[in-house]
Amino acid sequence: MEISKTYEPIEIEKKWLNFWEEHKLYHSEPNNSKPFTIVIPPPNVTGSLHMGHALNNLLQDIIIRFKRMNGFNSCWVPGTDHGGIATQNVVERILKKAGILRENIGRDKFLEEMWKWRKETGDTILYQLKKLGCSCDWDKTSFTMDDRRSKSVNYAFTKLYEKGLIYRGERIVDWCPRCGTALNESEVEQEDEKGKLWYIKYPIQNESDKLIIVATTRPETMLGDTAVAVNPNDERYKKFIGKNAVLPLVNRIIPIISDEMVDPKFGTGAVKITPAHDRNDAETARRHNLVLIHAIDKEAKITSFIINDLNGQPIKNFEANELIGKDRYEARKILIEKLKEKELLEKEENYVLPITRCYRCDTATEPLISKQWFLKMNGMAKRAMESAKTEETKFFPEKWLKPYLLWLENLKDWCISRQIWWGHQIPLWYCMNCAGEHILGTLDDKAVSIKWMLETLKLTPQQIKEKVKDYEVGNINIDSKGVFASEKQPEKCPQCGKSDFIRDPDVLDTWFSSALWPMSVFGWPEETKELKYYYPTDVLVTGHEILYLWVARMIMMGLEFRNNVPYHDVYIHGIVRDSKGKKMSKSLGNVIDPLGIMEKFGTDALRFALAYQGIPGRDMQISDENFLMARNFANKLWNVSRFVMMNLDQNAVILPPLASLASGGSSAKNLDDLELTDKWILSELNLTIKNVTKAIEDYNPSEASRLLYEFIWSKYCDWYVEFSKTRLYGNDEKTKSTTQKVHIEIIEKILKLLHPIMPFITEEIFQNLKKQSKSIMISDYPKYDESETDKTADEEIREVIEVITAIRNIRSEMNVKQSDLVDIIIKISSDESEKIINENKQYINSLAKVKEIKFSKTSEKPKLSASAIIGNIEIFVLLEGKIDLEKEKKRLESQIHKINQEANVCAAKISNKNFLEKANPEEVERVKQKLQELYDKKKKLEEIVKNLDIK
RNA sequence: GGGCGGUUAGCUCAGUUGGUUAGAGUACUUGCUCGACACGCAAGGGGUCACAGGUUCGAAUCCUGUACCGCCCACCA
Repeated sequence: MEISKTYEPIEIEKKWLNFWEEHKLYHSEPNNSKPFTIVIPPPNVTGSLHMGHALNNLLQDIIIRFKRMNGFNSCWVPGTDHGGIATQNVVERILKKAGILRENIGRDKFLEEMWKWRKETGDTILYQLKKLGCSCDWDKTSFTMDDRRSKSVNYAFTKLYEKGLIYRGERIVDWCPRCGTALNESEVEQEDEKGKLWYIKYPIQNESDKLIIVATTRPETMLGDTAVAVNPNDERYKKFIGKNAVLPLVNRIIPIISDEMVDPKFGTGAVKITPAHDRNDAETARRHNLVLIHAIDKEAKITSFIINDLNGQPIKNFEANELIGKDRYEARKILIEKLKEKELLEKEENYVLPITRCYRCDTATEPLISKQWFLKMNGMAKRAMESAKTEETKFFPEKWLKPYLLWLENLKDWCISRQIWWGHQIPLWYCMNCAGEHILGTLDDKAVSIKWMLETLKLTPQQIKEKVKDYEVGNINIDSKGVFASEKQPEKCPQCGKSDFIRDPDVLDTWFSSALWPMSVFGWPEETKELKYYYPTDVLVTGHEILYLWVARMIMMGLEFRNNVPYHDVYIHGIVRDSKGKKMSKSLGNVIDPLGIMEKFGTDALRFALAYQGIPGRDMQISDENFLMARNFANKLWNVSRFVMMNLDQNAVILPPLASLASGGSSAKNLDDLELTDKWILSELNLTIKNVTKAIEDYNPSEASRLLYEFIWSKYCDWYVEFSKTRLYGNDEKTKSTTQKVHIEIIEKILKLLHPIMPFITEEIFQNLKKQSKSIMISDYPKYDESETDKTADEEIREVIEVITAIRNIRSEMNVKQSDLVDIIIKISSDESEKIINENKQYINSLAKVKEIKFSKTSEKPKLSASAIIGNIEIFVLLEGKIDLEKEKKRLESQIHKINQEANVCAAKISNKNFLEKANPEEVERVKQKLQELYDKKKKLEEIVKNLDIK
């Protein structure tokens, strides 16, 4: 045999990757069999695959391969996601290093760069998925921004717009000053940080001796204050309600109002109200019809708007001039100094406050009022909740249902517009004629409209389009007049018939297209045959971090557009963490690169390690130890199959049994000369089939992996293979042939069971064994057969194994050389046991290095021997000249000690009246029997020890 | 502030409806190159199952509380 002693994965993986692809074994077409469909959570084209992706895709591949082998028309649709802000940031950063700024090259040029990037990284990611062994149908590869998917997006947007579900609103949004865009609540991260609470004195108008003190964590926002609020029941401040305060440094006159929202116990019980920069304050302002003043702009700098009073008129005694144009934090410092100078700062305290940061660039966000497009969520959320409650969608593990429902219940309208360039540009058009009067935004600090640009600036419609597109003109601020959604570039304005349009420059939230993904990959909204056949899909496999961002929205869109959920099962797995429990991230520098692992340990080892750690409902920590264990396991499998192949007579034995086994049915069980070890291992295999199948169906890859590891290593390799050697190396051709057949059956079924988890090594061994071109990938998964379970064999083999282990133990304890054979005498009180031991003598001889076994009926104890007791079997290992009697005595006494401890526990139970009365009878019987056994064993051991003393 | 999860051998983790002596890998000790495998074989040592109560004949497992760790959600300035 020229097969290497260790498994060398690299070449083998390459070979089968090509083979599978050449034969299009991944490909699926609608046909008459039952489909099983998974749509990939498309990885962002931000970079290369990380361990989280590896896990996510591995789990999908396990299911897909498993189902394929179980006769389903398995289809796994791959693809990538454009990734919105995340991807744009990456490219911006790279361009910046080359000295290129997005603003300078303009939208079109920048997008060209983006597409170049996406081509490269998209290809890399797909290549990496292939390397991982993912059996996706690559012919169906999609991208969220390709033509087909863009059509779906435009269609969906237009339909939702026409239904009146999309509206433009003015809301406080978290604005990232670095990325220059609004962020969704799910795109920000909150963290508690050490800060300060400043107590600032606001003088009361016309009562210069009186003050109202407010506490704030963000003093710079006071520049935009338009009120001070107190609780209506707060006795301290009742006298001030209705009066005015003078905003320090700005000298704006602002009203003192009362509102239930104010907590009298916090701070001073008086709150400054900054409606343009705080969610709460915006609400309060709405209730009290307060004016809002922008104090901070989109770059987080202090604006000039603060010079206006509540009526929009310039303030006369304005003292804060130098703050205008300063960064928010710098302004804060100056402000505090100035307040100190004027003795308007009462005090400052240390305080821990929540800071909201952009999840991509980590910049502290600025709450800003801005115009955004929103999708109404109320109705859609209700339907999604219904579908979850009626189990149209089931969550695995179930614990995710509750948070999911809770999230839907509190769902606010979805802000779907983003002020970036990379994404689906919103398919809304503004007629330059009809919408001409409306304010488009600001240009050089002036409010501008289309009409103004046409007439005053004398710009051409084309120039205006460019200015809007590149965001030279700020937020579009048009109301419904002259606005319409259209899937394609409109030809004529339905209102005036003219054909000069500006397209809304915003793009859609990246999750908008993701939400349509399970439908769009099959060509929706067209009723394609794929859509009819594969949709709804079967299961969505994803990490819990995007349960809300993505899963919930897909379900809502599915219900909205097709009246059904896009999948019936949602399988939520854990997040991969490093060995310290931290989430892997590039910035922390704790990422383990799956490609590196694949090279070092092999792809199958990576897969097995991840599957092994993939415990439902838990995040997982992963380290080199896991990969090492998996690599060793792969090697074990490799070698045991080498062993089997080395022991086959190539032409005589291998082909006939394999031909019959190929159908998937068992033939070994029908052989007429099966003996105990065969029956036992076949029964164990059968049980493993049952449990592994159940584990995979229950989305428990960890359980499946553990079961296979245990069976293959601890049962098959450690015991059956060793048992079988005496027969394979013997001269009896019949028994030899039987053993070979059993081995072939076991190994073939092991390979199939393991294939979904370890596709490469199993294919390699399978093909070596079979020498046929048919792939294991499309072979039949082993089926559990109840008739093959053999409990008797299991009990009987245990006796043999225990005897062997006991003798080995004695040999080891007594330092008997490996090469020395020993004689043993066995005393058995039961004929049945004697028969079993007698029939399996050869195994005891070979595995425990025994020269001769004698059976004895006398009560006499052989001198100079070490002993062990297994149930009703007494074993005496004859060790003349090798035994240390003192040591033997100690060994036996420590055994007696252990038995005593255990017996005490049992005896206590038996003497407990309550136990006898209340425990179930089977348990009582078990304990009684157990106690009897312990006493018997103890008695025998004590006798032996006594004999030792006599010597 | 609310919700969820975790705490089991030195380390990383399993442990199904409460019921054998709480398991595995790794690390450790000892002995093995004997015809699959030293990425191996054999034998061993190692745990008050975070803590405190409770339910029960019986608790790692169920309940309550506490501590620490982690995650998610929330408008307390």
